[in-house]
Amino acid sequence: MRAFDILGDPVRRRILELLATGEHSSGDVVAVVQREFGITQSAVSQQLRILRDAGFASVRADGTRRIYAVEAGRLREVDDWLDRFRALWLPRLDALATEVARGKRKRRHQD
Amino acid sequence: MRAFDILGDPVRRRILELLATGEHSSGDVVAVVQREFGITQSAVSQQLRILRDAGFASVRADGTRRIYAVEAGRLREVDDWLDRFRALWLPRLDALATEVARGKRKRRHQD
DNA sequence: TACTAATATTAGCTGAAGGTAATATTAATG
DNA sequence: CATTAATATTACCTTCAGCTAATATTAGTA
Repeated sequence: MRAFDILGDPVRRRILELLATGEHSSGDVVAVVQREFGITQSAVSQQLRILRDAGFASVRADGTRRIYAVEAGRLREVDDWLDRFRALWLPRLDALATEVARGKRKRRHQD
Repeated sequence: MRAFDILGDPVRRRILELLATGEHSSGDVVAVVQREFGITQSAVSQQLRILRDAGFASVRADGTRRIYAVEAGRLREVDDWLDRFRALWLPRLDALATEVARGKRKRRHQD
């Protein structure tokens, strides 16, 4: 669950929240984060890189712009990790029902 | 989502995984974590305190022992935060269906 | 009541995460 | 092709989270 190491930073989480609403250019992300956290373009760019390297985001070039999008994989890891706790607030649902309900395809350990 | 700040540490995550399987004494937790991470009793005790203070765990005394249990609330926050991404891997489920399926009672912002 | 067992707390140290400032890179544009 | 716009990278600095070592606390026990 290295995924949580990445999510343990408010700037990175905010970036992901933003990307959850759709693709955004680096500039867009910088603008929002800069307004809310008051950090430099450099710092935001570094966080974007971390998200890329960790597989939480992907980039595509559009001229001189970089368009970022969120990637599902690592976030599903987090979702899966939570499974072990869900019995705490879904006590009546059995495991299979929960999986079906959540539309989860049965995945092997780390796919 | 301060919850993620707490989860952004492997020792704390491991402790929660352990507590997910049921109550454990401080000593039990120390034994496991010590074996796996090679840190001192002091360090583990400090992490247990952080989990307590943050509302991820609760304690009850049993003689000289402290029995820890996981608390659902903060973990649900994480689960809720993930909602915005679930469309990425559950594209066909509409919002209501997802909620019903996951058995989630409609909660107000931060209850 | 002295001793031990279980756990928590405190003080101090250290590495690494995340920041800034400056600079490099790359593509569009006149 | 020189310039500008958008973004990334690098080097360096600083803060603080998490560690250890030592000690305090509290309950059971001989």
